[in-house]
Amino acid sequence: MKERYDAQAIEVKWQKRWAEADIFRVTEDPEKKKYYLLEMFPYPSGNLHMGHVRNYSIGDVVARTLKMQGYNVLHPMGYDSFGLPAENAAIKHDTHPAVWTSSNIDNMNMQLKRLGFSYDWEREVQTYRPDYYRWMQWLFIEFWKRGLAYKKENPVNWCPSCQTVLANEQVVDGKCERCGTEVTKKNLSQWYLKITDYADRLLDDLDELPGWPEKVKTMQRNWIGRSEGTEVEFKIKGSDKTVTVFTTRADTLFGTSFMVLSPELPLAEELIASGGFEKECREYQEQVRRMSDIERTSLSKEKTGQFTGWYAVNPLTEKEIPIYIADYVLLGYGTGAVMGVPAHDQRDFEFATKFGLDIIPVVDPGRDDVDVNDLKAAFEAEGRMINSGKYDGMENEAAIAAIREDLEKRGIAKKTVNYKLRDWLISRQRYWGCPIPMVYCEEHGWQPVPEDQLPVLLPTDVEFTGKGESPIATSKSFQNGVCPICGKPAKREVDTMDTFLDSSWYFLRYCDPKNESEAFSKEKVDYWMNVDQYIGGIEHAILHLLYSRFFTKVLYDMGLVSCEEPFKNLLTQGMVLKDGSKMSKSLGNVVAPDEIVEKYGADTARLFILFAAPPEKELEWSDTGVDGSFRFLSRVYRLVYELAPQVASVPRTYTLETKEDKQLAFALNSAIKRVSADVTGRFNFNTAISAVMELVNTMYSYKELDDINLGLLADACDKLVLMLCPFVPHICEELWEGLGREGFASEQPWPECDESALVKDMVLAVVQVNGKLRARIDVPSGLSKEDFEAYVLASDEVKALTEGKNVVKVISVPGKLLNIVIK
RNA sequence: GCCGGGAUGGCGAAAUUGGUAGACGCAAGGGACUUAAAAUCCCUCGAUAGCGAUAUCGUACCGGUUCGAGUCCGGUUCUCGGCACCA
Repeated sequence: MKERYDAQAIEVKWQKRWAEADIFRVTEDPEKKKYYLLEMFPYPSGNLHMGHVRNYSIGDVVARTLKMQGYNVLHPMGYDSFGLPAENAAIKHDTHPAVWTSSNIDNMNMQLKRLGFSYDWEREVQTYRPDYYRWMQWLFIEFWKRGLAYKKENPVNWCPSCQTVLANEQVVDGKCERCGTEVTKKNLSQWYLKITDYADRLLDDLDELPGWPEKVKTMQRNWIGRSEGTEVEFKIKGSDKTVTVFTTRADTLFGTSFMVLSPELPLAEELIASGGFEKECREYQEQVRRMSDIERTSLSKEKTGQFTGWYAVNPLTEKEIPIYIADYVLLGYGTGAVMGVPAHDQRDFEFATKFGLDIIPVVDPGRDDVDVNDLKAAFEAEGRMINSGKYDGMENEAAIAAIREDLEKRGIAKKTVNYKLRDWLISRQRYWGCPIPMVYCEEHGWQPVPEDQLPVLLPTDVEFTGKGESPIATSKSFQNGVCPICGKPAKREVDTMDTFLDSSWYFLRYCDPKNESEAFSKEKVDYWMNVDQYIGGIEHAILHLLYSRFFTKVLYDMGLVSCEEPFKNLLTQGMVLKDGSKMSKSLGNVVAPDEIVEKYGADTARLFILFAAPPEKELEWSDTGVDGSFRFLSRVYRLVYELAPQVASVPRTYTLETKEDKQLAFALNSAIKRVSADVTGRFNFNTAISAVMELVNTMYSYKELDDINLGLLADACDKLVLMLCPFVPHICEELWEGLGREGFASEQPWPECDESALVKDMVLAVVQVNGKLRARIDVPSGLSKEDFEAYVLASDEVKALTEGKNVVKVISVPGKLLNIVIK
């Protein structure tokens, strides 16, 4: 052991020894309790950033602690390595995406190893490798066989900058999630996965996830957007056609004074052509088409619309109501047609006000502050029915069912459920992704590539223009496929899959990463799944986490896995900030992990990041805070360095003699207790570390005493090192060796708390008068309530407080507190 | 607008079940050691008054429950995040 704490030398030394001894390798072991700890795998951008370091440091502490506690811990790492940046880099540097990706992975692997994370590297998964995407393609075909994958022409989100389509989830505020360019619409034939079939289960099973943050569950609920309502069929006057609307407020049917269709609705086309307002309607449609989604959905925009010339008939009142087209009705939701009830829907109110349509109140608020006959805005809350024939006087909520049932009897209504969730568009017009393993035969339509011909490899003879169609289309041979049914030439799909598919099942491949005959063995997956703890950024709250849940449910239905939910517990870590904002190149406030490792060592970087804030919160990077963490580690190093020669060969048996002995034993065991609870229970690493800091402070004072108990001190040193090992493993290995102990600290059993050392002879109790702190006195521990009160009240200090006063009441918590109520 | 978090010293934060508010650390100030500096060690560190023991106030704001509230309840303000013309 050197005198000075040389982090770099120590870290390189122990990383080498861990690798040589291969101590983080795991296999299925039915004898041991398993624990699957997963951190979100990174995109191989080339360099780790502090967010990664935080994510993986949190995971590593938990993984290492549980390993020491005897769990069989699966703690894997890999790379989500398909995606656009590789393709852009390929265009820019005139290289192949695989070359760029592979060298980035090499570099990041080095960085991860340099940080000392306890991964089983034998299980590394890289999604761009054929041995992975082969099974991605196999899974896609399984989805297709079950009718969960289909190709359809639709207006889709198109990013003009990335030159590809985007899933709804990838459009944020009308802009491309990746590059921020405003998204436009394009009519394209694309592949979809039928996630909407799983909407109910994805929603309902959120209740089975108590270990997920409420925030994430709420976001998913909102995204799925389930709403129950009624579909009602309206006759069109002078036509044999009908319009069906969707409403959650069937109770307001009597108040319907107009109807609105989405301008893109096919039925609207037919009506426009023969309604006598064709010119006006065409102009309006054109006006709407020119608007971007952002403009169109802006709430501040005044309502617009155009009368079609047709009238619908209200099935309850037989009243004729005008039919409009207006852009506030969306094509993709419900039936694309809405009944206008201005009195009880704000949007309809605005529309009716603009076009001078009737506002008929049908729900009476029963409140003085709302005059239903002179509404300033729609009244959307509950009340009693009025102006509604035989339903008058009913609670409006009861009227919803009553009206629906009556209309059902007439065969013109039914109960329905609508979702905001849309099917998942997975085609991407890009090269660097998993090829969609389908061929198109003129006679047999879309057919999957036979299983024995998988993987469909990415062609290498392509041009990266970054424009328009998938670069794969430039390959001379790729498109030449064969129909598996008739054997005639068939055209191969040139689009690739959204990379979110790759990451929707990687956690299953980790369980069996080298399997060449299946995507994963059920036996192995059943042993490890589900993931006991998943850790990653909140930015994946919807996309990745929803898709992975969907995949797991489909695989469950296929009988490939036994769990319906992939991630039992979820921890979403906060961002790493510098000077109050997210680290970014444009702001110039990036702190590179490499620099910190070089200057202070990996242990300091890990310690600081875990100590500075609880994991869910944002973490403000502080250079002086990093100094402080380094200082603490130096202090620990010095403590053990100084004590090692004295304690190395001392037996770890002792009895507690002096008051100081007891204090040290108390500090030691309470630290063990707190660290154990904070690390694997609450995930509050900051308080765990502060508990260890207190222990170190106590040990420093103790060692200066004249009369020290070497056995106790030796034991404290051992346990201090073991407790700290999951946080800062390198320095702890060095200290463990310095203390003359055998084996790796990382492989020792977790220290256990000796509860008897936590029992004190005397404890400090506080005395309050009318709730205000007045005195602190030492009392023997373990007194009964009566004895405690008697002891405290008999003390001189307390007597002085009550002297000449009228004591009304005494409340006590034995050993802790006594409150005297005085009048 | 709807939903979900937050608000505690100069700063990051503790307070786990309603029971000593500010643990632990950073910064700052003072001191020891040193020719000097670094490193290290010791002390002070919410506000006000006081030499001091101590007293009063203090967890965004107003009110309530309670012997006792940072914690529970009602209301308000500010703030962060998500969703949003979804009928």
